[in-house]
Amino acid sequence: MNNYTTILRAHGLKVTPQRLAISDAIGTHGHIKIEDLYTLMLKEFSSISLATIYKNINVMVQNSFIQEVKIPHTKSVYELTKEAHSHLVCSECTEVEDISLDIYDFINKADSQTSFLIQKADVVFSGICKKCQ
Amino acid sequence: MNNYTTILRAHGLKVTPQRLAISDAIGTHGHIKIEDLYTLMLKEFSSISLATIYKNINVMVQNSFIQEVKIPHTKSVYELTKEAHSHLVCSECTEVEDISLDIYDFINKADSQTSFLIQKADVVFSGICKKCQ
DNA sequence: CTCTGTGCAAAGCGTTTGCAAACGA
DNA sequence: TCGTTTGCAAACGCTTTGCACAGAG
Repeated sequence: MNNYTTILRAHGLKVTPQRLAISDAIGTHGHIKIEDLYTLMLKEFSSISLATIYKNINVMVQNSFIQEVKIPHTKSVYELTKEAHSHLVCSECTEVEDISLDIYDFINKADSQTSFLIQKADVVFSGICKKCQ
Repeated sequence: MNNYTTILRAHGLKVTPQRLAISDAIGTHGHIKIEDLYTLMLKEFSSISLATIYKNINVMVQNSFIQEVKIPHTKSVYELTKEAHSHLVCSECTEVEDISLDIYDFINKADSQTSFLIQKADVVFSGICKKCQ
């Protein structure tokens, strides 16, 4: 019984080889674009359809198994849902990394400055990654 | 001589009635989606083309006259370029508001935790706006 | 056995492109 | 006048849909 079998079921998703492979690819890569995911999947399932990728990404997002990360000037990437965290993106190579930062103070500061009831903050830091420096 | 005539020229953009109207709409609304901008423009130029909207939005973004703001779970909005600031979005009505927060400490903290050279942070707070509470 | 997921082909939708005419400087 | 912008129509790319068959539970 694979790693993701239980998690998929816990999210109300039937377990199929395609879903296991998609989960594994996202888990392994951390952050992945649709087109890269498709390329990866083709190596494992030579006749997998892009429609299957999209249908699964959509249902997985709906069931909170994965999440979309919107990034300035680039395509969205998908990641497994995990504890709240922020993102770093390299403006050269568009590589994405996670970063754990305490943002409660930040959210409170924002909350005290507006009439909105603030629930969360999506933060994307842009910079140059080690490799590209 | 309209408000935006000078600013458009300063950004190297020829002044046309369509560009003035687009600038004015973005300035007045603060944040606007392409489709809403098109609807607004149609009232003023009954035969304006969506292609004109897109061409202008693209050249205006390239020349840093305006900026795209990517927002989780919704379509992007465009705003006039101004001093760095963060955004609030209402998860009910998707209304977008600006908020000025000092993020230097935040950026420094992030910078010290990673090997990236961090240059900026795009922050989108999500919550419930006054009207929707 | 029943319901859901898959793959394929077609449709859909937002965005871009090419072109001739109109316009800005 | 010359180069740019506009509007239109066609093309494009990404995403979704409908359907028949295969597979999960």
